[in-house]
Formats: sequence, structure tokens, C-alpha cells
Amino acid sequence: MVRSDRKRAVTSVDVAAAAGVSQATVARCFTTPEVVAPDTRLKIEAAADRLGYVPNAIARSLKSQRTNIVGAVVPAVGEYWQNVVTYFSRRLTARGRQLLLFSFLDQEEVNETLEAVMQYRLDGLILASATIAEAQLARMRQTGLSLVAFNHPDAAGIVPSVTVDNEAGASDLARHLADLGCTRVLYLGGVAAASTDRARFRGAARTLASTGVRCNYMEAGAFTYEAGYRAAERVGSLDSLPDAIMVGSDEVAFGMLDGLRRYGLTAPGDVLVTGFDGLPQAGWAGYDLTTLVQPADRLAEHAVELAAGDAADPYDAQPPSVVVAGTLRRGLTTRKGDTEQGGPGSLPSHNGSTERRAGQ
Amino acid sequence: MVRSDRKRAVTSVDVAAAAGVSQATVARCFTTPEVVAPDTRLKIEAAADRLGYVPNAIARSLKSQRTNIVGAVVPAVGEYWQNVVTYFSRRLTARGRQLLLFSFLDQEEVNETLEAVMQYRLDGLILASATIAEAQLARMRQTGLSLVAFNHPDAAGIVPSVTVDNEAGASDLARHLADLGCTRVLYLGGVAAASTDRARFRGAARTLASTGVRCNYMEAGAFTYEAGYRAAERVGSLDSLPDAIMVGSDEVAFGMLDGLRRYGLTAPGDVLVTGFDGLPQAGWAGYDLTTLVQPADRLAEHAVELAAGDAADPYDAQPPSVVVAGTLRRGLTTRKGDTEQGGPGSLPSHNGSTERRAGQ
DNA sequence: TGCAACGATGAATACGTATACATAAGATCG
DNA sequence: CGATCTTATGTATACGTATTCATCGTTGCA
Repeated sequence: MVRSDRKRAVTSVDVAAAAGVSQATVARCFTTPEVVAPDTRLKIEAAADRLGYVPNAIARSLKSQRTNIVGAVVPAVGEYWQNVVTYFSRRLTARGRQLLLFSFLDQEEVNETLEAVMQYRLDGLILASATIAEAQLARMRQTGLSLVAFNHPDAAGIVPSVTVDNEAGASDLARHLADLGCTRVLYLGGVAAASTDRARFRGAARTLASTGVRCNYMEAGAFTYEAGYRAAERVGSLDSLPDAIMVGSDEVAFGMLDGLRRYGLTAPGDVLVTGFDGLPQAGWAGYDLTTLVQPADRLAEHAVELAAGDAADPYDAQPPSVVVAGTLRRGLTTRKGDTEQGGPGSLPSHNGSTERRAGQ
Repeated sequence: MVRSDRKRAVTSVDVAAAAGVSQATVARCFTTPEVVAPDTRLKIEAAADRLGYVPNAIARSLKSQRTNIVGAVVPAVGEYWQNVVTYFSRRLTARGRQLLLFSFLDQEEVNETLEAVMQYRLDGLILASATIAEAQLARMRQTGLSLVAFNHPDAAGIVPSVTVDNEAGASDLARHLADLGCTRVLYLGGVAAASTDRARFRGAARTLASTGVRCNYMEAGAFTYEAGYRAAERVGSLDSLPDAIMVGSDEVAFGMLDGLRRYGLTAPGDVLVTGFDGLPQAGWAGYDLTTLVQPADRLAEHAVELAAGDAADPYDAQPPSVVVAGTLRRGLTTRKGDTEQGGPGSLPSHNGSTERRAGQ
């Protein structure tokens, strides 16, 4: 029915001709409709509709020097990141921005592909990558795009950054364990070199120390299920079991829980277990994990605000850094004296977290 | 150190001036380096480096009518989709393309935002969305972008499509159950209206029927953990338990397994359970689910090939549709006579799947 | 009625690149 | 050594839009 031979794309010039106006008026009709007379607007809209005109964002971007596209560089693996990406996408869409995604496995991929990404003159870029070459960071700043480091505490002060309050969160978990009377606590980190890992351990150790409890550190080697599963072997072969194991991330904690089961050990019966992140799966009845829930939607919103914020504050003094508090989720894995399976797990809720703002 | 006052971006004209050549030669140096003399090339590269020149992909796209960007419209929820997005991203990057992601919650969001996405003149678009308005589909075809329907069997024949062989996969699972001697099987679908759901049930019912086994259908209402968890109530309150429950997706199956546990029922002791998708979690020791593993990387590769394929075949006759076979993963949940926990779960492997190609 | 202010529109240009065409200098061959 | 072919580069233009400036018809007000 529709006359649809594959033809050249219809441009604002075509619409102008069809409506009997100039191209400029057509352009105005799509950018600042209020300045064009109502009746001409109608004529133009009719013509545009009839011809199937779709404004060309590429040309617009070239002229206006804004692409309305925000990039995100995110690790390819990990349940946590997959959730975050979804939030990025939704938040950006809500702001009328598009998301250009780049997910990487190896760190070296990043620097390579970043070059290609830079060519697209993004309005902003959210970096969830561990490390970017300093030189490249500097070059990117010059182009006037808004960089934002996501959950990368080290970057705060250098680049605008958004993170959950890792230290305070781990502290909350630690206090929870201390209140339950734990005296021997093991902290199982993911990768000791990661700044988030260090911050979380710091928070846990500090709070536990203040109540006279010692906290040992063990490294899983990665933030993955498998790493947690394997780490359970090392825990199972310890001379004596700790009262509680604080795991540095939920995914690793799931591996730990499943791994412990191989040795006939369960939480909370034999040992208490906590995670960190608040993944949806933490609420699943099969795990029902005590963890610190990151308000992922809130974090994403802040990141998007900084990366795509219409307020183009070229911060002069201190790059703004946002730290959002997480919330404690009490699950079965730390329910002392209760070894029976509870009711249906509810998804972690995201309310009640408070925020604070540092810098600028 | 670096002279870095926020200035105008450096263009190919600037580089040309600095290198003492014309803008055209600079352009050639970045697109077809083989046609420019080695020594001038060196001069240009040096100048570009010194000035920090980054080619402007926006301008390039405007001129060349190709953006090198492929879009993907993907549901925001579901473990399965989150995996797939990662594969899309990686495959596209490998081909030197960028991924513009749009993840949606409500169906209506799609049609709205699709308008905005169309403005970016993408080279291709992968649609993982359930349904797109027909009119819009037609309009999109006209613009010359390569549409690909992903795991959306209905679309085959209308639009190029890539899917796992849902019917054969479900059939494999059914045969597996039949071999184990099951005579009463319940199929728990996600959403009965979904074409994948119907295809899977069809495959299961057909194969079971051929061995004289009846297969009832029950609908969970969504492809989510919670839906599976709630469906377990209905199963638990049945007069008599089936021998096996074939669940339409892994995530729903996890919910079912956890839900059954509330009634003291476990797999494979009281009832066998199978899933569909082959999520990483299916390999986790906590579930160790028998399922049909979708070769997600392979599927993504085909989708990317069709969406970004350099071979711009404007298929005339039948839109090409690719159907890839999945592989059966035998897990603990169908291990008859073995109720004890097995060894560490291994991640589902992706080898051994075969493919066939239809159309064109 | 005359003049200023205003509102709506058209003409012209720039955004940064790719490429068709023209041109100049060597290279090749009889 | 002149004619032809090849190679390297410059000139000019187009991609589709946003925006500045100029223009022209109207309205408001004294």
C-alpha cells in the first residue's frame, strides 16, 4: 500500500519544497516550534508526515556540536554490571539521551576502543572501568565531554565520580555481625587491588576493631561465583571455622554459600555469611543473603546527571563527587538460631538510603 | 604540562595546515592510507599526533551515509537479556561497530523511543522486543537499515530473524525426560502469548505425545523468578505431583525450585525439573539445572552479521532467517535416583551446536 | 498618518569530512 | 624523446541541519 521503493532519504529540503516554505522554516518547526506561525506549522507537519520525514540527528549533531549520546564503558562480566547498564539505559532514555555501550573483558580492550568511541563526540562518558591511561584521561577532558567515574573511588578528586559508600556499607554489615556476637570474622575480598575492595575491607576492619574483634583478609581472586566457590575450599580446610564470613560481593558470596554446602556447612547454622551489592538474586529464597544493597537506580541517576546534565558546569575547583549510602538487607544467612528456610524472599528495597555530596 | 586550555576541537583542516598539505590528503590519510605517499603520511601523522587530532565520526557519517552504529532494542528485565546484550556489544566491537542500546520495560516505551532512535540513521537494528507496530516496521525498512528480529520466531518471514531452535530444544528436553521414564509431565510456560513460549511447548508436547505421554500446560504469567516461585504454590497444591516439570525458562525454573522447597519438595527427589536458556546460574551448584543451553554468543554473532554485515544484500525474495540448535545440559535436577549434591557445577559449554539456515 | 517595534520568514553560511574531478610530476615504452 | 599511463595531491563540492542576518508585512502608539 505504502509507496515504498527504496529511495533516497527525505530531507528538510524536500519537506520545505512540499510545504512551499524555506528549509530554514522547516528546521525551526522541529527545534523551536513556538517561533513559527501556527498555520505554516500545520502545513509543514502535514508535508513531513506525508513524506515520512525523519530529522537527521547526525546532521543536527554536526551543526549543533551536541550528539545527545552518552557513552558507558562497563565490564562485560558480573551480574552487578549487567544490572547497572540497564539503569543507565533507562535513565538516559528518560532524559532524551541515547546510550552508546561498550563492554569489555580485558583491560587492554578499553584503551583501544576508547579511541574509536572518542570519534563520536559524545556529550558524556561514564567510566566503570578499573583504570584508564592517565594520558588518555587528560585528552578526553580537553574535548569538553563530561567524564564520570562510576564506583571507582580512586578516581574521586581527579574526575567527577559516583559511588556507593563502600566503607560505611561494610561498616554497617560489620556492626550487624558484631551485634550478633561474632568474635572471629573472615573478610573474603574479590581482588585486593581494586579500590572498592580495599574500601570495603577498611570499613569492616575498622568497625570490628572498635568492638575488639579481629578481621582477617582472604582474597578470592576475582569478583565471580567460581572464585567464591573455590574459596570455600580454603575456608573448609581451616583449622577452625570463623563465626562469620564477610564476602566482598554478592556474586562471590553465592559461590561461597554453594561451596560451603559441599562440606556440609550451611549459613547461618555453621557460619554467618554476608555479601555486598544487593543483587536481585540476594532476595531469591535459595540464597536469601544478608547484604548491603546498593541503590543502583539512584547511583545511575547521579551518574547520568553528571554525564548528561544540561547544566554544563565546567567545574573549576574540585570535581564533584557523589557518595550514596546503601541499605542493609537482613537475610537468612545471618539469622542466628534460625536454620529453617524462611518465607518467600522479597526483592531488596531501595528506599531509605541517604546521600551526601562532596566537592563543589 | 600539556597545553590544555579548553579550545575548539582540532579538525582535519588544522592538521592539513600544520602538515603543509591539503585537507583532502589528511582525510585520505585516515581512510585510505595506501593511496598517500609514505613520507607525506608520516608528516601528517606527526602533525595529527602533535595537535591531538581525533577524526570526527559525526561528520564522517554525514558524508558517507554510514554511522557504523548498530542499535539494539532489548527488554530491561531478565537475566537472559542481560547476557545477550553483553554478547551484542562484544561482537559489534570486534567488527568495529558501536552499540546504541535501548532497554525498555513497557512495550509502549518502544514505539515512542524508536522514533528518536531512527533519527540516528543506524546501519542496523536488532529487535528483541516482542512486538513493533507494523507501520513502523515498514517505515524502518524504507530507510535502508538492516532490521533483525532476535529470538522472535513470529517475525521470521517478515524480517530477517535469528533464533534458537525452540521447538527442537524443547523436544530434546522432553525426550530426555521420556528416557527417564516420566509419564506425567507438566509444562510451565512464562507468557502463553509469547511466540517462543508456544514453540517450546509445541516441541515438548509433540515429542512427549509420540511416546504416549500427556503434557499439560500451566502459565506462570511472566518470565521471572517471582512468577516461578508463585507458580510453585499452584503445583504444590495439586492433587498429585507430576513426574516432571518442564519450565519455559531458567529464571522461572529457579523460582520454581526455590518455591517447591517451601513444600518440602526437591528436585530430582520428588519431581524432575528442567529449564530453558542455559543461563550461567544454571551451572551454579546451588541449582545445577537441566536445561537447554542457547549458544548466546553464536546467536549474537549471527544477529550482528545480519545487522552490520558488510554484505549489504537487499534480500529480494525471502528474508534470511537463522535457526541455531541449542545443546542439552544434564544437571542434577533430572538425575534419577541421585538426590545427593554433586561436584562443583561447571558452566554450560557452548560447543557442539549445529546450525541451519533458512530462506534466501 | 507616520514611525518604531515586532513577528514571521527567506537567504546564506558553517559544522567537518569524503570523494569526484582536475592537475602535475614521474615512470614506462615504442 | 614524445606519448601514454601511473601516482600523488590539490580544488571544489555535497552530506542535512541550525542559526545569523536581512527582509518584509503588521501592529501599536502618539
